[in-house]
Amino acid sequence: MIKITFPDGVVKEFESGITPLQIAEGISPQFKKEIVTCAINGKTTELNTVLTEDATIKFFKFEDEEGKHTFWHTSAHLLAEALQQLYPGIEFGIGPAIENGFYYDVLLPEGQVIKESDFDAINKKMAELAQKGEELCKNSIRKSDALDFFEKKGQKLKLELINELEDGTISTYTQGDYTDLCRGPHLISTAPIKAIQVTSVSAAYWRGDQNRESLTRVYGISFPKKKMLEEYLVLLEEAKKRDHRKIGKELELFMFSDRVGKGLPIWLPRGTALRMRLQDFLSRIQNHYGYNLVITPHIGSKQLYVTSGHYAKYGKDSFQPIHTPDEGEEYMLKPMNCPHHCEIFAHKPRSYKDLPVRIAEFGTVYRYEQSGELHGLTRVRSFTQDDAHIFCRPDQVKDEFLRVMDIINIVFSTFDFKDFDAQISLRDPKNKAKYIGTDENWERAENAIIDACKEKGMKAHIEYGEAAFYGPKLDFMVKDALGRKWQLGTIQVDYNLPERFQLEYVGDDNQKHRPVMIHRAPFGSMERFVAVLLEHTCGKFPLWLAPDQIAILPISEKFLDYANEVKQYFDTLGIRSFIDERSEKIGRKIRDNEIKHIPYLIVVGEKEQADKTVAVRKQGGENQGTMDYKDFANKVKEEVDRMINIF
RNA sequence: GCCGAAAUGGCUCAGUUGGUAGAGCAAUUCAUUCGUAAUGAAUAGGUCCCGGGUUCGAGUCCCGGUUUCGGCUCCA
Repeated sequence: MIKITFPDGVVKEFESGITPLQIAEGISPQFKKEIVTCAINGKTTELNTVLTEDATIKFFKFEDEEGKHTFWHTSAHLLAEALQQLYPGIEFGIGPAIENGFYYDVLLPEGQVIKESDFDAINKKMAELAQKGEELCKNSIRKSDALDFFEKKGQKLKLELINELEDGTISTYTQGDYTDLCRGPHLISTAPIKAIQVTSVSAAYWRGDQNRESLTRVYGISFPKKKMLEEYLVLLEEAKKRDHRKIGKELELFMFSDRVGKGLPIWLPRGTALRMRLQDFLSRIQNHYGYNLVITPHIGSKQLYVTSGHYAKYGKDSFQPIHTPDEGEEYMLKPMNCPHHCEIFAHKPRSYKDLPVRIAEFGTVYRYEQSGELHGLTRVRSFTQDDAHIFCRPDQVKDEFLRVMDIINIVFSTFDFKDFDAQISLRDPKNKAKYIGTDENWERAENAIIDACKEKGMKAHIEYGEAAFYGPKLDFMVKDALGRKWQLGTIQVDYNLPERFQLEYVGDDNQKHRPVMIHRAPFGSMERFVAVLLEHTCGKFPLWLAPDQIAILPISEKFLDYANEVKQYFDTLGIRSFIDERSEKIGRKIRDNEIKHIPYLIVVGEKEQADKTVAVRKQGGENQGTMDYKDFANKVKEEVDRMINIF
């Protein structure tokens, strides 16, 4: 007999040799149906694992993270099995579960491609195989046998993977006539996969390396119930409605023009108003925190970027230098503001008493992004950073860093970005040549960030190799409507640029010292921030931010004068309102797309004119009743001021 | 840059095997004195992304390019 401990602490005895599936069956047949995988002693494994010793057990349903992962991983094998039958000679790379579904990277036989029009055939084959309910059999094999087996199968990519594995840790899973190198865990059969389909196909480099084979990545999703697949597809459709590109078009916030050039956003009047309001908001905070605004040119001498090291690092992959007609001068479109700000610091002697010097700029920069990278407002070739550089003494670094974190905190909580991910981006320890600066400087900078996060109780995960080439970063990632992560806020500690620019201040010892530089941008860029904000709010802005705060709808032209009287009062208070000129027209109902994004609608008619009131309706349709228009205006003003005057 | 897909009035889209370009919404005009996403009628609006080719004839078929979309790679 063995003792099995359940998650609630209950211990039960079973015959040695029992499987988790049998244990589940004992709990209830329904439960047995719902579970997809389990963890024995904290390690996820198959439901048919034979238990011969005391252990703890935990079951997972599809709804659990572990359950989904296993379910989708097995689905990837099912996809591979289908592809193997449909495309003889196909080679397999890797096929993992991902956040939503799974994919398999494959190398198709020469001359073959998978197109969207082929999806149906693949879906059919997968459904057919799933219906058979083939069992997945695990085999632990020796490395030499594994090499032999996949060699015979002509799976060169798998051989490469096996060669990197240690003998004794290698296992394969087989269902039907498909065998895959895999660590598992898996479902014990493909039967629970009731709904499965290919969602998209793309190119992917083998092992993520641009210089290696280009594979075909086939994405798919699967569920234990057909209805769940339908619901998932509906959810995707819903998410598309929140796409910032769609909302931006509807609200006329920004546009792109092929003639102006790809990736070059053009801000329309309403979008500009929104952006200026955001800048104003941040400027207020920055003013409070002791920043000074500056403006620097959009181009800079090539020499500037040679000095900063940016030229050596990115020169070839930038917009190329601009040449003057006569003197042979070379200028570059500015890809970042830091070098300009370094020059501002350097333009006069600085005393330790002057520090920290905080230089801020809403600086527009131009970066050559690969054409396939461009994406709405989130990835563009010209964008405006809410940039600032803090030059401080080494003993001030931590404090300054914490103050920047405070600003980012204020920004994120103001816009209700709760679901963000803090990422500490450090050097790739294996490839130090990619970065400038001494080991000592890097270590100091990296420790400063890690310490600051600890102090703030900020839960951050560390990514190696994601640092900027001049220093480590703390990045704040926020998801868009489709769950794609975008970096917004960023803080970077930099000991290197001050050295390259020979920046100095005079210390209390009357000696020259090198300042430390902190780069930071709470929004990241105005473009990306607006994009993410649009997707989070669905374009329904908070009152203080809304491009138009109130729409005034006279029920007929007789009440136009009264509407104007009301609007004038709003104007004197600085409330952004407009009279919908169409509503005055007989029979015209308010149905414009733009109306739905306005926080307040007010209707004026005979009764209202007589009483000097307005009928108020809030965004979303909630009626607020009728009230004196001056009272209403003052209430709105109060609400807006409360927000704006935090600083 | 790589793989796949798409491009048709201001917007959202239809357009069957190649045979004179359509709808709804928006716009303009007229009528309707009306209460919060849809009054009625009429009018105007298109180089079917661009350039070649096949054809008696191309929105539709072929070739090249541009832009956009989904991913990959990249992201100072």
